Amino acid sequence: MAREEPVVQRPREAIVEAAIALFGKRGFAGTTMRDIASEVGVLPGSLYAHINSKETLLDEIVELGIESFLAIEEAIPKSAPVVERLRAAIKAHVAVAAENPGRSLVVFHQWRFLTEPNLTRALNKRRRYQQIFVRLVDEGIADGTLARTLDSKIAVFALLGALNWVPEWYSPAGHFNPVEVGEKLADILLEGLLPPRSPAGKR
Amino acid sequence: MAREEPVVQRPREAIVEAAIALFGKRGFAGTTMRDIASEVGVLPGSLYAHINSKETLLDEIVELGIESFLAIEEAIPKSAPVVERLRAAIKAHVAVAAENPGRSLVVFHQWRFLTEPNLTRALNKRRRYQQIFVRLVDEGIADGTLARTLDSKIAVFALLGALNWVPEWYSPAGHFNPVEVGEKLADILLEGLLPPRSPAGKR
DNA sequence: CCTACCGATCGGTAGG
DNA sequence: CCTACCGATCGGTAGG
Repeated sequence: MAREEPVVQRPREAIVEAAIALFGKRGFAGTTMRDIASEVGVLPGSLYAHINSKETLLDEIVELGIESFLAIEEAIPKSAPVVERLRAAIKAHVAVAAENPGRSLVVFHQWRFLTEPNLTRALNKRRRYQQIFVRLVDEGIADGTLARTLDSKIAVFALLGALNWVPEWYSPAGHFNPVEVGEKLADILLEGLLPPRSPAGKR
Repeated sequence: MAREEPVVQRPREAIVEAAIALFGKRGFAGTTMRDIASEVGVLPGSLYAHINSKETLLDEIVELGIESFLAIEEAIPKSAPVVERLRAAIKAHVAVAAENPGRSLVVFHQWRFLTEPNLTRALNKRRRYQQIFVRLVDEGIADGTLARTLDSKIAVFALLGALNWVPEWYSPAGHFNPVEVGEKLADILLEGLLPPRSPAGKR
């Protein structure tokens, strides 16, 4: 009985959600605290009862956002073949990106507006994330389950480029759900656009 | 004798070059006219002797930038097989993106800050550009030279994602020149990361 | 969470 | 291209 009615959203969450959407659409520098306030439905000064500054708001979004991508490691089966692990990583990445396209756009592009020491911290997490894919590709090249002719850096850039583009076009209202998109992207990246070259091979 | 000494750069060009670099690095909203002026070495008000407004500056950069991508059509051999045309398109795109990474970043991300009617005009050109790739992929699926199982929209998004990511990482000081990067990306996108599956096939 | 406000900075201009 | 400036808007704060 002492419990309150459950509110739809706590004010701080509403601010963060509005900031994610606006930073994603208009960028950090293109969004004003007044934009955020009017989206939330309060006056600009009132925001500062819940947050410290515009940049700490960005930092929180970017940092937690990258961490939600780093969490894909848990979706990678530990002792499966490289190709299977890579496929799982791609699908998990697409799931995160498609589940929250706005936040992903902020993670991929707005980190530039962080200042030190937040910038370095974010860049380090970003590097750790890339390393997940670099290690997988290197391992696959070494054991022959990926093409020997690959340059692993360029391969990872191609891979992450295709994956990081997802929030620019994915719509939950579209033909495919995130799982289907992940599978199709994994197929394209692993097998390429060309048809199967194996003689009468099943696929 | 009436000819002037050739100046290093005409003032308007210097302004546009500075704007490209700054819009690319810090975004349109994150760049001030004062930033551009100090990069060029004049006082802020002096810029307006050469340009009309911040937005017309952006519009010129975006519009001419997209047109330099549309010009890749001339690099596509008219009656070659689809796969060969697609490979030529990829290589030409990478050449444009790597030759001018700053401008490409503006083209890919800063068009959002255009207002009407510039925005619609830019979006139309962008759509025309995507259509080049959509038509190639559709044709390849239809004639069986690309995988029958492809969804052409997702395939093009994957393709353009990998290509549009190039200006984020390409450095002229790196291991590869633009031509090599184009070839490697074309290989990865067409043939995938997996090794060739044809039995003892030459490659 | 609002009222009322601050100093700094913004894009842009008039006149030379 | 500079001097000198404008009104608007910015992120943020004091005090309630």
